[in-house]
Amino acid sequence: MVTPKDALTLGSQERRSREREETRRKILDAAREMFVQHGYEATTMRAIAEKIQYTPTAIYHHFQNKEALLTDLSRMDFRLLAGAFQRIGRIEDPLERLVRTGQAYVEFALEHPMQYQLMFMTRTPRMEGARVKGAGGPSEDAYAFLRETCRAAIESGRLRAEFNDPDELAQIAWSSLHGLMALHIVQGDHPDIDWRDPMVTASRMCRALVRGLLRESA
Amino acid sequence: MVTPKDALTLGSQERRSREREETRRKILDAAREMFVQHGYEATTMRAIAEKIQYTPTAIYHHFQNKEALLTDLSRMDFRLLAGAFQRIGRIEDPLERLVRTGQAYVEFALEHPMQYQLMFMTRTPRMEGARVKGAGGPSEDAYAFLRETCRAAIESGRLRAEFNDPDELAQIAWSSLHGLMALHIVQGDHPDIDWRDPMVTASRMCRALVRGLLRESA
DNA sequence: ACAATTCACCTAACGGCGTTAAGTTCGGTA
DNA sequence: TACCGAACTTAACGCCGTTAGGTGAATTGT
Repeated sequence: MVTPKDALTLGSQERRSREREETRRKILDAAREMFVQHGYEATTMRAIAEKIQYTPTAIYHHFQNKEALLTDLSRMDFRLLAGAFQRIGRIEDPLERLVRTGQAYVEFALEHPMQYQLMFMTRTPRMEGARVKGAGGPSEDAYAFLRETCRAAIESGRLRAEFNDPDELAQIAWSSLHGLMALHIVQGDHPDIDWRDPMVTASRMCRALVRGLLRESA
Repeated sequence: MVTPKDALTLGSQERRSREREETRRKILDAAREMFVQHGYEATTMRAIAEKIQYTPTAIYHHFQNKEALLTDLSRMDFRLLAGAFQRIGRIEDPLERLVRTGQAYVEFALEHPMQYQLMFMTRTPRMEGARVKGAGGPSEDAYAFLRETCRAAIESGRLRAEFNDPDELAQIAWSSLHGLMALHIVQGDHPDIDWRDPMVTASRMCRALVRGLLRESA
């Protein structure tokens, strides 16, 4: 039975936890914006705190340290990417699914270059408790999704015999696209390199790669 | 005419400049070792100085700042890589040369992963005076070398018509290998990914890519 | 009703960073 | 012998991430 007092108590507890959650979100939002704009190293805890009108120490009541901000944001980004992949997961033909996955990957990287950098281009000390993989199976693990698609592609029998290892194939596919995005992010403004449009280059590279994977008979 | 006094003067000047050069080299050696071992950010000027038994400020008499150490080291590494490429430059067949260049690139990355990281995986503010390209033409500029090989491959007429842009082709080739090396360096210890031997993966990827680039008739 | 407790947040500070201003030392020059 | 320049040092500045130790208001227990 819920007495008025109980209701009040529960209500205030709920309010406190809601306020706490909101502060937490404010910190994450500010951190995300500044990480994306100026990079992780160049963003200071003091600057994040000032942006949301708290003292730097307040952040430490919600996150263990600066790196925890980054891993939290990364986890959200991984979910975003996994979501995009999941929407593609319905496509039946594994080879078409593979290509479309690559396309979604490139789009993600182009739309969120800084997030991409945090996710795939910085050595993050492996998070102790929460492994990315565990939570929700392949639908939440982008690599597992890619690997599964590669496995299906191999099983379809349309690939050359030498490409019979899902992991190797996944790593080939991932690497080629990652390389393009990583170089664009880091060296995109290099004066000595005439960069071509990455979306076009990616699709052309994809085409060549897939053709090279297929049996002659196909 | 060289009097004894002149000889002495020139000798002492020479000695001074030699000693200066040696101190400079000692600083660079220490910096290289620590950058390679612990990474750029984790290496402090104080630690570098202590290693060679100088005070931190001494370094600033030889280099403008910490970043200048890195760009100097990077320039040496680029020369090393360009040297490896030059030895391959003699191979006549442009397609074979392309594949061998890729192999040399992968070997370089595997042998000097940290240098590789400094060269291709960190956004270095473009060095103001000394552009990498200028010094010595294609023989010293790795990208120019790759581009030239791609141009020759296109001109050989053995590639599909859609691959007619040396820059795009160079970027495809570079990206695919860079992606593999970059992922290995940054995510090589990821517990959820069964990494395959990068040398094998690279060569298999290369084979697929080249086959996809070639005309059917070939 | 009022004391006790909790907890979000703050003030002040620590040790370490890259970097710099202002010497000091010393061989070479005149 | 007096001077100069250059290599190097001492001491410090203003940052950084992080922490110890409050403060004060809201919640809880009696």
